[in-house]
Amino acid sequence: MAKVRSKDVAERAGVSIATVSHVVNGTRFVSDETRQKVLGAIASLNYRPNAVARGLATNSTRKIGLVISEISNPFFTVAVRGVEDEFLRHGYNIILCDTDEDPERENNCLHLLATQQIDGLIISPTGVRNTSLLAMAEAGIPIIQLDRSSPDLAVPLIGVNNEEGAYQATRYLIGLGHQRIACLINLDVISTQRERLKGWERALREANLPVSEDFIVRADPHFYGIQSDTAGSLPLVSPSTQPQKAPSAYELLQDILKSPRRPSALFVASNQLTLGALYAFRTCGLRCPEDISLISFDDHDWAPLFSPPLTAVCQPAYRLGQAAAQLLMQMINGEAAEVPSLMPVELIVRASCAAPPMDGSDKA
Amino acid sequence: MAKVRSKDVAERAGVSIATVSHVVNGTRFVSDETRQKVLGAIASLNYRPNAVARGLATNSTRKIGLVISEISNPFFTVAVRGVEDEFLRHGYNIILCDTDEDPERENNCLHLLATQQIDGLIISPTGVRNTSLLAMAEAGIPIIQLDRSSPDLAVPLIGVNNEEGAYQATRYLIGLGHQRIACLINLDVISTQRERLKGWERALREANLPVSEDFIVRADPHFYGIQSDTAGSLPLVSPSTQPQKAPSAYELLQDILKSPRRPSALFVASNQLTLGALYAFRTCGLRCPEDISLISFDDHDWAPLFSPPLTAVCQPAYRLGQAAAQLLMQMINGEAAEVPSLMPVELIVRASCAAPPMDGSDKA
DNA sequence: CTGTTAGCGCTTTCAA
DNA sequence: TTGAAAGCGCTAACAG
Repeated sequence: MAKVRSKDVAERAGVSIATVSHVVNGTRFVSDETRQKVLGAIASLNYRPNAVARGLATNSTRKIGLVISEISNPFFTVAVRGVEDEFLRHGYNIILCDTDEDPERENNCLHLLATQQIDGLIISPTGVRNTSLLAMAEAGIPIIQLDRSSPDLAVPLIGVNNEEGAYQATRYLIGLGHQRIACLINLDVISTQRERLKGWERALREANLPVSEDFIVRADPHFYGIQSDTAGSLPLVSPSTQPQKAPSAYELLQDILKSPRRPSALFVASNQLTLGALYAFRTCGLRCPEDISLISFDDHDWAPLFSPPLTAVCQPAYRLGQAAAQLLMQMINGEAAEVPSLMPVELIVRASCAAPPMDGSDKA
Repeated sequence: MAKVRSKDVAERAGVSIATVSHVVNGTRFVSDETRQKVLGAIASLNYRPNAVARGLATNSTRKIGLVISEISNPFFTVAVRGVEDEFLRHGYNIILCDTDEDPERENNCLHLLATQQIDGLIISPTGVRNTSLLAMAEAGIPIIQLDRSSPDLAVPLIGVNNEEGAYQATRYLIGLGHQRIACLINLDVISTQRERLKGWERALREANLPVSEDFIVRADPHFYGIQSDTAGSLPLVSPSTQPQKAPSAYELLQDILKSPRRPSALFVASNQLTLGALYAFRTCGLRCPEDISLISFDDHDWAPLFSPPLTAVCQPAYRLGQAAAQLLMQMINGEAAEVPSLMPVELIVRASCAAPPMDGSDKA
């Protein structure tokens, strides 16, 4: 870089560097005449202020950290856009980090970010108590939790009412006549997964249906379990180097779907598990929705065109990201901000749910 | 932040700040005794070096810019992970920017990044000549082009052989007996789109099939055109505020698909257009592959489970991101690096292509 | 209305 | 084996 400093601009314009700084930032009155000279010098030298130096001087970097679990999760993918679009308007940059649901990796990212003097942080925490995170909050860095919450972290959360969404989904299934409804979730440390499980339970209890551990399937969020027949294609398992912690949804569903007392409906509590479930249906020879109904939390862009079109509980992912960004911006600016309440979800009925099969297999 | 500076550590340990700096960075010999004192002070004060100050002093921020077109494009989503995983290992942070294929937005991002003193840049340029970008290259900032190239920008490109991939896809269709093969592409400024178009043309010419402008459909990359019947669901159109530039693939395909001399096969040159094409098939009452075959460039994770499972040309997206990161890292470190050649693509045959219908509509 | 100057927290010669 | 001190480029009192 042919480094051009404010000093160079000052010399060229025949003014002091203070004046240069002030016209760049509009931070005090400068006569029109000198302003023009400075502007001219800036243009002819192609001067770009050094944000690092500015950051040192002002203790504000105009950068925020955005820590999510996995960018290839379509929910986060669009939430990230909500955050980014909002901050771009304010001239902020975002530093992106994926945790892969790995507390250690989360910690690495947070360490790096702590060092980088970010002005604020938006995080979808892994759910494992994190002292770096707590320390940052303690240190007064503005932080927002997006989608889910971290233990002991007393900062605003932008998310939806997961318990209610899961409850509605399960109610819908019950209304269709289902009595054997399984729940497919991923990691228990994730607050949204626990909440969705609760909603499922509440609906079952309310309908006097048994809540059996056998119908709760806990799968690894990273793996669809579809790799074998698609070798060479886009990674259908996570490309990360992270070791698999639990069996995939596909593997776990084999047993339960082949059992004579199999569920007549499946509530999928995480969008990362939907493909695995669908694949398991296929290999077990189950037609959806004739043999088994499926409803999932979170939508996919291909869901309306799938066979069958998938019924789902949808979250306003873009608006969540946007809201998180707006709230963080207010906190950074020291403005009083009221923490918004949880956003509503919406049940989108398509065609993956039907009445249970009438072969008697649905007797509870 | 209860700011702890190296000065504080120095005082606590009874050494100079120079020594603190050297034990933190391992940049000159320090006796074991003093090192222990310093390390102890660091731990007890919970000292974190200020990366901004370090950046000012060393003129290296350990941050790189990653400018892509759209994070919700699954190709970029996994390429980004490749870049990120690689840089995380080296303690680098990445600043993410989406251009939305909008040259103006691209320019904004680049301006911001130029200011941020990034150590390097990985970019999937919009394809419109960009003077900020050229200036950065001129200034000696290490830059890699990912996936596609920008006019006049003489920096390494990490990507695949698009012309060849498109050629193979079209050959495959021709081998099946198709003679009326349409090509669906998006923006012409995108180098990969032009290359894929060329590959399609080459295959047709080689088979002595006519290359007609009528069979080239140019659609807007942002819009699937499926919004109407999925109101309230996940955004099936881009959530961005960017105005639509061209009609969606869905809209444009209506005419051509309803024509009596409609194509018997469609080569989709961009993954963002696949859903729109599929939707158009449905509303036009065309079965795939019985009435019309479809092959797309880039795979989707749901493609193997779709009805029909989608045949596609696959790119090693993760490895592309990783390779770009590795090459950039070498450039940053001033190591001699040979620019790798284009990576190969792979044709994954599933079930969305078949022989053309025998009703005579395929006579060229 | 504008200039001087003392930092911001760190790295890095140079000297000891 | 370690310290002193001069910057890195910018902002923001303070002074005029």
